[in-house]
Amino acid sequence: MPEGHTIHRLAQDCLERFGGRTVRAASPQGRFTDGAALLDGRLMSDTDAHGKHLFLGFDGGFPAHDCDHGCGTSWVHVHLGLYGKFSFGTGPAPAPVGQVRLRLAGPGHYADLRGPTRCELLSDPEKRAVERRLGPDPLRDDADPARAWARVSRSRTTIAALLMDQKTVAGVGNVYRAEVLFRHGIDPYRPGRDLRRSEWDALWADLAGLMREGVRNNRIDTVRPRHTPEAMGRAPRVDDHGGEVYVYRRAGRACHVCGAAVRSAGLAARNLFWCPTCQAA
DNA sequence: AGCGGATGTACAG
DNA sequence: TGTACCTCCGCTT
Repeated sequence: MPEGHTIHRLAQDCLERFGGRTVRAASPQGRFTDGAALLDGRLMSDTDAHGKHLFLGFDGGFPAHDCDHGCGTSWVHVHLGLYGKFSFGTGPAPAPVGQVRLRLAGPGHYADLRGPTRCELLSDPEKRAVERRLGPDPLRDDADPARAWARVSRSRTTIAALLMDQKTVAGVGNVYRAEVLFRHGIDPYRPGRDLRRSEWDALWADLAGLMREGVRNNRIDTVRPRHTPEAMGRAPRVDDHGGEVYVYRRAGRACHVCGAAVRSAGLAARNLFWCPTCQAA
């Protein structure tokens, strides 16, 4: 499930459960044993999310690191990748099931992290270095969409590829990309520099709204009332990923708006979905 | 039971 | 551009 909305939701969920509390940490799987040992028994002071990167902050630095203060905050940097997952439980933590990279346990709650592409300990400056490599995140209040526009408007790369490029926009994944381009009737193959400023501003604003709703609901829904399947006289449909969408993973089926067959094609090692009529070149 | 694909990234060549 | 990573789940047998 991990696009940016999932990560921001996890930052909230972890802070609610563990923030301001002393936390036990372990790596039952054994692949984060050293990191977990350094965190074990420390206070979770803060959490942060930037694009698809999750940061869990613990009071105090850690030894043998190039943090010049020797104090401050230690961050667990988590990237879920394609199939990483957090699961939460209440009460005392039961024996771990399967491959648990990191287990956190506080009073009343525990969390298990499985299958992340990254789980590592970072100092404060190292965290900032990760964030510096990311473009603006529509879910962050400090995001500057003009920074993204500066890249988009200069690029011959397709808008579909640019939306997935985390240096350009942070947090957008394959579902939001397909859906937001559909909602704005934009041909995914248009080069970034062919977009008008007004089109970019509308895309950004829409992404921010959709992704905030995604954080609230913990799933991606993009179908708006004006275009609901109900309004089209069809049965409402929840897609396999758990949300209601127009085109994502609907190749060959009828577009909810015009009825044309939704198309799909590979683009930058991912499957792109779009309606050839609603998003004509 | 086994296969293949998935909301992602990084590295090799 | 391809492939590895590494976990789960739905689909096929």
